[in-house]
Amino acid sequence: MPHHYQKVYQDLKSQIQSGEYAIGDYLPTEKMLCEKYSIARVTVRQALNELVKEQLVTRIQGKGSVVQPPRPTLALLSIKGFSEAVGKENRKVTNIFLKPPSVSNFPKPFFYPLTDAEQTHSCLYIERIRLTDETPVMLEFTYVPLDQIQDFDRSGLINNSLFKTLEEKYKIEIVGLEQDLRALEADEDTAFLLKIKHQSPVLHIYRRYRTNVPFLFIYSSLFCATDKFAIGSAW
Amino acid sequence: MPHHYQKVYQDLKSQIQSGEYAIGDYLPTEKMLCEKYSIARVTVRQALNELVKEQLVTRIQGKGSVVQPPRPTLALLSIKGFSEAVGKENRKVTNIFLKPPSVSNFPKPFFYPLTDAEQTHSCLYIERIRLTDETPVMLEFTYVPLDQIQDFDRSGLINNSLFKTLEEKYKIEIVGLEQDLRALEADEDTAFLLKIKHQSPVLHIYRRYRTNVPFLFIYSSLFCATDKFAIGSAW
DNA sequence: CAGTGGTCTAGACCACTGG
DNA sequence: CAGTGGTCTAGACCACTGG
Repeated sequence: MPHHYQKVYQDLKSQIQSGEYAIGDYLPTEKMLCEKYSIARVTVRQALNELVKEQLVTRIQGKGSVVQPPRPTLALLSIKGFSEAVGKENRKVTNIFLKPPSVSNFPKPFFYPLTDAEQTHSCLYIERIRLTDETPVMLEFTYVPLDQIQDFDRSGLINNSLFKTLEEKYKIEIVGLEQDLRALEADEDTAFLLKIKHQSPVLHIYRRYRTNVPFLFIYSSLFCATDKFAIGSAW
Repeated sequence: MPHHYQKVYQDLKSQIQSGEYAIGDYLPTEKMLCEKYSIARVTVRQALNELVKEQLVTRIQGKGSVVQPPRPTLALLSIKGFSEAVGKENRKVTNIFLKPPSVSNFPKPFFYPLTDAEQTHSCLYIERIRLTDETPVMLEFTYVPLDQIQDFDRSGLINNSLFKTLEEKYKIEIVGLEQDLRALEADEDTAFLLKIKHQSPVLHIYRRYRTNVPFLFIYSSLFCATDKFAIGSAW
């Protein structure tokens, strides 16, 4: 913890998360924090602004810094039983790869417009089924452009998670998402893999994830059986 | 423009947006900006940090401040023709109210768990159809709890937009979203209103919007005909 | 009115990047 | 090495909230 503002930030954050300051409570004033830590006010403000950025705290001029109710963690895809609706835990999900991740070119035409760099380089292609309680709920086709990622190690995904692998090995994080949604009748292959009736409704999603690397996007096409579970997303 | 940092922020922002500084360009150094505006470095940094917060700029220690590629504007619901995929303009949408907005109680059971305050107070209820090019694409049922909103003026929504009305009249802004998605077969009423075949697939979405007011949520239930258009969302 | 956070000054030392 | 942004000090005046 090399910096003063980080110390103040961490202290306040853990006090909030432990409930020492409850939702709606006022944090100590800037002046009190200056005195407690023997630091300048600018430094205290730097710590408080971090908390504001994380939406843990709102500052009100003339009054003080108020602890905010927690915002839901970012969930891009969660699987919920109908009775759970929201707020409850999501279901555990198992992944089955239909075939090992492979390196190929982007198919043409592709469902999102691609940059020249993406088109002329290869991509990592992943086909998998996600199951919950042994019920298949999602068929997922994912494309990771390799023009900006050197030496992608196909040998394994950490925890079977592409996003965790990208984060830990390459420091690539998801920072945003565009998606296009529609309801379709399941074709024969999809119905077979998802173990639902031919022509029953399936949720289809095209996704383009933005990352912290400029111009690096990750693309997915998803087919979801929503007869037993709903698909959740949040930000 | 009362504050120095706002002046610097606005100047840089418009220079970026006009293309004076292109993506990947370096902005003037903090020192240069201090001299140009005759202000302290802390003030220049405040301006630059605003740009970082908006993801227009990334700062690199030892190098400078780099202009970032624009991120897509937040779109909670957009309607896209299939050929457009993404990146193109969204379709113009018309609203038709099935009946005038009314004040009532929340139905029981409700599709999200409600707080006591919400349950014991009334809510504004809105039923509308959204059309694009005279084709109905979405049936929307929206519930706005009134326990924290005083004197809601039912007389009219600004531009027919609930969100714009909340923002301009009550300074309530949407800051987040949870949603649950599924594909269903259209029942008779829904099929009739959306002008689609009975039992054809429809996209159904439950939504809970978070606002900048703690514990004030806005709820929607949406039925979307996705045979001609896809439903987009982004953050 | 006293107390709060918001803006600002004019410096300082440091860590990092590139030549 | 000179130049960059990151952290920090010890003040100042201001706008806003509530009693």
